[in-house]
Amino acid sequence: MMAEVSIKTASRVLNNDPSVAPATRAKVLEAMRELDYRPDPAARSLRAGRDRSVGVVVEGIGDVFVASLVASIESRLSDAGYQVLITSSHRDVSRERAIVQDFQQRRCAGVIVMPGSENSLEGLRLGDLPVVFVDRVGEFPGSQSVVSDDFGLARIAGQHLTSHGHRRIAIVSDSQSVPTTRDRHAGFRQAMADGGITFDPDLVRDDCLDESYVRDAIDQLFALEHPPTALIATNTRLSLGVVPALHLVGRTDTAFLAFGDFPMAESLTPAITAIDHSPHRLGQIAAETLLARLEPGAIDVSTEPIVVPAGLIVRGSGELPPRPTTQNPSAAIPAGAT
Amino acid sequence: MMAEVSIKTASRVLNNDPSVAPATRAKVLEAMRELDYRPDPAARSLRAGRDRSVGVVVEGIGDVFVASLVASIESRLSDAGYQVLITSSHRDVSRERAIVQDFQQRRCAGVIVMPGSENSLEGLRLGDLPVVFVDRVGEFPGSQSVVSDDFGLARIAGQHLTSHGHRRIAIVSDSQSVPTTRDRHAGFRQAMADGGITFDPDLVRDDCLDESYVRDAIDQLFALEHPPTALIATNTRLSLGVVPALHLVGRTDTAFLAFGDFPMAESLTPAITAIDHSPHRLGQIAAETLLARLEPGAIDVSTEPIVVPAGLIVRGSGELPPRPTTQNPSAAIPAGAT
DNA sequence: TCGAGGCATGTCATCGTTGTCATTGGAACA
DNA sequence: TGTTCCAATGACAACGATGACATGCCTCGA
Repeated sequence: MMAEVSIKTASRVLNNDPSVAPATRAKVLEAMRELDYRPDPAARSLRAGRDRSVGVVVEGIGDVFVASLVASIESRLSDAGYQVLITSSHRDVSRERAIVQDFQQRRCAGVIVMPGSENSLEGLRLGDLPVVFVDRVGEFPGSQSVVSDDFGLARIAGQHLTSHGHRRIAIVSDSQSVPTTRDRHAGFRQAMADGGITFDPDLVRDDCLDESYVRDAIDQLFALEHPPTALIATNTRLSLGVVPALHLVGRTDTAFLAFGDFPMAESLTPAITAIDHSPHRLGQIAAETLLARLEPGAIDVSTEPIVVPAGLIVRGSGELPPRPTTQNPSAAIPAGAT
Repeated sequence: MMAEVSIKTASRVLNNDPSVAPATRAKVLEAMRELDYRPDPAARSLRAGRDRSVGVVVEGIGDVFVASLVASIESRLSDAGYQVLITSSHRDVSRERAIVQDFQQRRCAGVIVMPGSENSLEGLRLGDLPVVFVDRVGEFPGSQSVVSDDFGLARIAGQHLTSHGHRRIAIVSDSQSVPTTRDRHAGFRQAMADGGITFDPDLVRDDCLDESYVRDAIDQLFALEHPPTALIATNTRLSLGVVPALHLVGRTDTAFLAFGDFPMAESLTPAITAIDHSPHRLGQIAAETLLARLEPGAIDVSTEPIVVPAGLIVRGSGELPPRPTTQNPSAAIPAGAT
């Protein structure tokens, strides 16, 4: 660096300091190009106390919903010149806290968190680290959440099924300790109330931590004296378990509505009706929201949750009529099929 | 830090320096616990010249195959105490090079790359940065690749179809500039040769950069004078395009074999026969391979590609017989369906 | 012509950690 | 008891960048 022209005025050039003569700046830039010089992020981070990186904490990137969420976050932030650090919490709240703390330690400019529970970061001392929660409402001083209208969408989902004549509707979900899940249950209950349907706890399965639990839940639901004629799954991962389970037990005549669209949904028989709370949009808006907070002048940022619109994609499975009351299992096979 | 007991002997404790008295070590550890002290990664990285982080470069994390590959890499490395930096190249080789260079700049302990082409890193000066290529063979001095037996698996796939009587088999793929794709083409051609089938360039579509190109390719294939009776897609993403396309044009009577398994494959009608080159396993082994190279004593590491075993999952679509020769498009609808 | 003022640039210290070398104190040996 | 030696610890510089401050020079006005 010293070879070409000036000494550590180079720093000023890098930081766009206006007090550098245009000629000098040009010379320095030329020299940097020639030497293929790149500033050292570690040194910069150490001295300046900030780093052009953003930490992202999610449950697990393997999940299709999460993958697409993360993809859009990464794409946006990386275009903005940030290095993206992604770590999975594997649904362990203490791990989630530790990861966020580590991100702060690493001087991340900000973090985007898909929280395991509202108060997962409670009591953490993060200084003025900008925090944006995504897909699930989180609580943290000064933070902002980017979510879907879980209550409203679940209510619409429930109403969609009741409007097709269903009165025994089961809901398959993970634990209600997850805020999003709780809201979806609430919306579902509201829809049932709207339709004058009595709440039946037998039809509520909030014990499906992942798709591997779904098979048993489905079996048990159909073993009930009055089995459901319709099902709702509260997240994409569980839908990916429900569909094969219905096929396996030959009960694809059951109406099914998926929370979260997924690949192949339209090619299945029946094609799957889904609430599309676009992970792509969610991620994009979360990234934008964080970027806005990283702007130098960002002071009066809102902390109100941002609700990203979503819609119902009608494809068939959600519009199946209630199966005629019968105890004959052969009715599971649609008439006309060979 | 100075408050409790000793001064910067703490560094020795952190680095497990044997020349620290057990009693002192205990006191320091206690003090660190009490003060919730955590070493600063930036300072450490700056001074020590290495960082407990690993860079991962993939095409795009949104892809289901990639997501699951990355998930297992992340899981393994993060358990080993490494911070994982994930960046997508979006299939841009120059971007890929820049990302890897940036990783080196950041003093990553090593990188895992899903290369856009064999020689994508050619000429890059990375010092002794350990490089592991995954899913695709890459070339770089001292690197190692963790891949599937693309040639062999594609050959098996082709033979599977010919053994069911097909002689007009189309292959749908992305560009053959991707090494993996090229190998799969080669295996496919070999299978055709094995079966004494003349190569027909009309049946080779290597212009499907992503699923959005598939629809047109399928249309054109079926518009041929002698349309194919069977199809192979060379990657998961394209399969996700082929299946809906076949449903759309009502040609699900076409035999189909997917390279790469995917969710819902078994619930489709027909269920999809697939080569399962487990991304989970691939990722895990790539991570292990890199970790082995990060061991202090790792000198004589092999640079031979590691081939991860995979298998054919028979589900139905790949075993459909050739459609009887007819020009009547209504034959596309299986007899007996309404 | 001289001084004030501002622009352009340089000097120095510093971020938190670790490598190198110096220092201390006590045990072991002659 | 004196000397040697080693184990345990401390002092100091340095990694590469930047913030605070100092300096030099040129312009402009009196």
